[in-house]
Amino acid sequence: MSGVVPGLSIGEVAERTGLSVHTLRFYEREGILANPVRRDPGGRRVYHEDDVDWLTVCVILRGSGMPLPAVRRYTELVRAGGGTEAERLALLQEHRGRVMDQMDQLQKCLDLINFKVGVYEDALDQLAVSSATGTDAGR
Amino acid sequence: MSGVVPGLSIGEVAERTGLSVHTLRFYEREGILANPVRRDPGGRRVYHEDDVDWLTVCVILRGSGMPLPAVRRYTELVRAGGGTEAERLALLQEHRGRVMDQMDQLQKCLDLINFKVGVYEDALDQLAVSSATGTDAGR
DNA sequence: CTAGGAGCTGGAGCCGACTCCAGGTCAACC
DNA sequence: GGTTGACCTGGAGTCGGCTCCAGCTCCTAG
Repeated sequence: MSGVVPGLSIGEVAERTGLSVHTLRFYEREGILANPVRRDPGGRRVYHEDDVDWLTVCVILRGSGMPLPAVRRYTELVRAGGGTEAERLALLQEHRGRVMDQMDQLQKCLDLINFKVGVYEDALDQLAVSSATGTDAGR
Repeated sequence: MSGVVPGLSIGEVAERTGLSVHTLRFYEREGILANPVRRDPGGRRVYHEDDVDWLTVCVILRGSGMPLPAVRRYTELVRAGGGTEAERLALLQEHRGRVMDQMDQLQKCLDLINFKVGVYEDALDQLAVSSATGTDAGR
């Protein structure tokens, strides 16, 4: 009594995870769901909070560039339960490496951009000044 | 006298930039070169140090997820020369936003991974300990 | 009872960014 | 002068990751 968990429609899950319904069905086909989706009597998917939680993790992993096959593999291991911790750990550590590489790359890019932004800002200031002093007045 | 700049083949440029020769030709078609590539009498591309420098910048921008059309636009502005600084600045600032968003995302992912790695390491330690004490001996 | 909206399926389509192919040219060395 | 090996071209193919389509079934509200 009162312990009846509601169950979520695909549309609600889409809204909560930020994925489209298309993508949710696609992920399901791809095996990116910790447990099989149940269906209501009409054949519609019924999701639960755990699914949303898991998908949220997947969104984060995908957002950091983990390829779908890796996400699938990780999902399989989680589904398989105990005894797979070592491989899960390895998978995550490998991805951590990729993430850190990306951060380095982004940092390098940020440095470049900041440098160039400085250059352009100076150039524009210069223009503003010279036109104000008449050095280059009216062109 | 000694000021004769050698000129680089597409293969050499590929090696220096880390791009493939395919990609170099592709980028050229896409208008991602600050100045038009010259050709030797045999019709082969002759690159110079500036080209390598520019391509290096492009590699960094692409590596941080700037879409090719944006790189092309930036290239066009550089080619057009003076008077385009404001737009170049805008382009770079927009991209800086994207880069910073990505870093946030990666950081979130890193936090998640670090948390989970911790969990799995503990789980594995636990296994090691219990098997050593015989709590779960032989399995 | 009917109109609308959300869901269902299998399969096709799309997009960005390469990547490769076939068939040919050219320069250099043996 | 023949054989490599790097280069050339236009166009086709690939890959990852969605995204959409057609044609159907439900459920609910009016």
